Amino acid sequence: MLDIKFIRENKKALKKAIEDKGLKLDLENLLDLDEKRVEMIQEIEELQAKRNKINDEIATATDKQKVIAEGKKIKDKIGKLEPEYKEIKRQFDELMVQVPTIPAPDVPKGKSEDDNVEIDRWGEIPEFDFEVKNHIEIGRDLDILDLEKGAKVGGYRGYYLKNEGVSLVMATMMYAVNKMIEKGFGPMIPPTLVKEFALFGSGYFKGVEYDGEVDEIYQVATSEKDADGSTDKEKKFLVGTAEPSLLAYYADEVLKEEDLPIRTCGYSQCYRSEIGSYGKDTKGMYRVHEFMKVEQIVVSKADIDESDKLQQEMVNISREMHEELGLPYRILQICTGDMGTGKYKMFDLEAWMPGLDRWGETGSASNFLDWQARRLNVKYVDKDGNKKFAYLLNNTALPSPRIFVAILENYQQADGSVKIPEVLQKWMPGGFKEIKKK
RNA sequence: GGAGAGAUGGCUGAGUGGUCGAAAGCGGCGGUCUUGAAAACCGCUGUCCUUUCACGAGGACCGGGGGUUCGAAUCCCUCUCUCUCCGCCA
Repeated sequence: MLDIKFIRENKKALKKAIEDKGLKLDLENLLDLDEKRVEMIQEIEELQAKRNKINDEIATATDKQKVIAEGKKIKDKIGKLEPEYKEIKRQFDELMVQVPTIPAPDVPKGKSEDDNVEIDRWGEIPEFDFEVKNHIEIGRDLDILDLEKGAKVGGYRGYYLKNEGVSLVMATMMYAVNKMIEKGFGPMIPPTLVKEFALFGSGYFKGVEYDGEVDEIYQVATSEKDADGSTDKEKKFLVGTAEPSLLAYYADEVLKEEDLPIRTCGYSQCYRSEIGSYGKDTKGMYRVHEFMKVEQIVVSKADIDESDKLQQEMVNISREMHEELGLPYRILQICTGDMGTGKYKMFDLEAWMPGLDRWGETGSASNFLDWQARRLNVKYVDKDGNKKFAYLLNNTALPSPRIFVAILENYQQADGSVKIPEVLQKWMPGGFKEIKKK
């Protein structure tokens, strides 16, 4: 969400941003609604001012009946205007939340992921002198991953991790959390079952409300249903990442500039309906409905250069972890058409996955400027005592399934075993160094 | 799961239909006094929005939403959260 004043004054730049990001949003319609909205506010407030005056007079009035009759008239007038105002406000809000952040000047223009630009690469793509297996085969052969039973019990995209597979995944999570702590990020295990505002505020809903047809979030049915199946209880959702939970921690807060930037990280289970990706990555662990992940977020002061630096700082932590894990990676700068409405700048990190024979996304770092902070109402007081919306950023630390895929596929040996990256060995039971066939 | 109590400004807490944006105290800021400080005394001390070049004018907000009423912090409904007791339980 942006400031309506900013929208009024930056029509041209915003229209360009809407086009560059490939959004469908009629900005002129929004501005028309804004005009009408302000008109109606003025009309209603004028009536309210009259009403308030009458309320003050009534105690001393000689003819109380007359004053009351006058009050009734005003009430009727307001009553007629209000439904119209509410409807305009509703339409206005629905469009307001779709107004994008203007992308950074250095963001490549493009329509889809094909237009993302590789800006760096690390490590050698490994050569194998034996037939390379993918993680599905490796996992099955080593009895550490069972997709059949996963589908049987959990349904499509379900999986069981087993034996050393459990240890390996837990080790990556331990490694990631400890790395983040070492880098000064305060660790949290946040709620994964959250209220609507946390997801709306982070930008996970396209509109004002959850739309199951479009949004990739699971809504959880409450057990407190009325007889007809409806319920008045507040809606609850499962998060797809710790990001909304971590950001919403600061919702409605007024922070102090000297306390910024705030760096936190969260370990959580993540749930994704993958409603928009039917038929994509249908096999294996690459795209699943639930997984564990460590996520990093930063609350920054409202300064582009500072937030740019913080975004790079987070990307560098991701690089460091991939390098320590010995996973070849490349970094993509995401183009305008692939970066999401609220984002100012975005980088993806992709690890090489030899079994899949392609790069696979293992991290994504985004700077939203104040777009999320406005929705979540995260402010801070600057040194001059002015209140400002903070800038919010997030980045993956490590996503467990894709790192699992990358490790299995990069560290596979001719005899079918998989070596454990050295930095993870201390988290493995007994410090074992490889997963062998039984 | 059952029974009850509650949510008011930075904090404590008064207010149960009308000049209440809200008493009082604490805290904070400024001043008087003082060599300085403390104490005492005096004054100031919320957010958001509309409008105005500006001074200013106006509106909304007493956990969230809705309702009753000429008028709601106050009455009604509902949601959320907190507390107490009982029950059950990882």
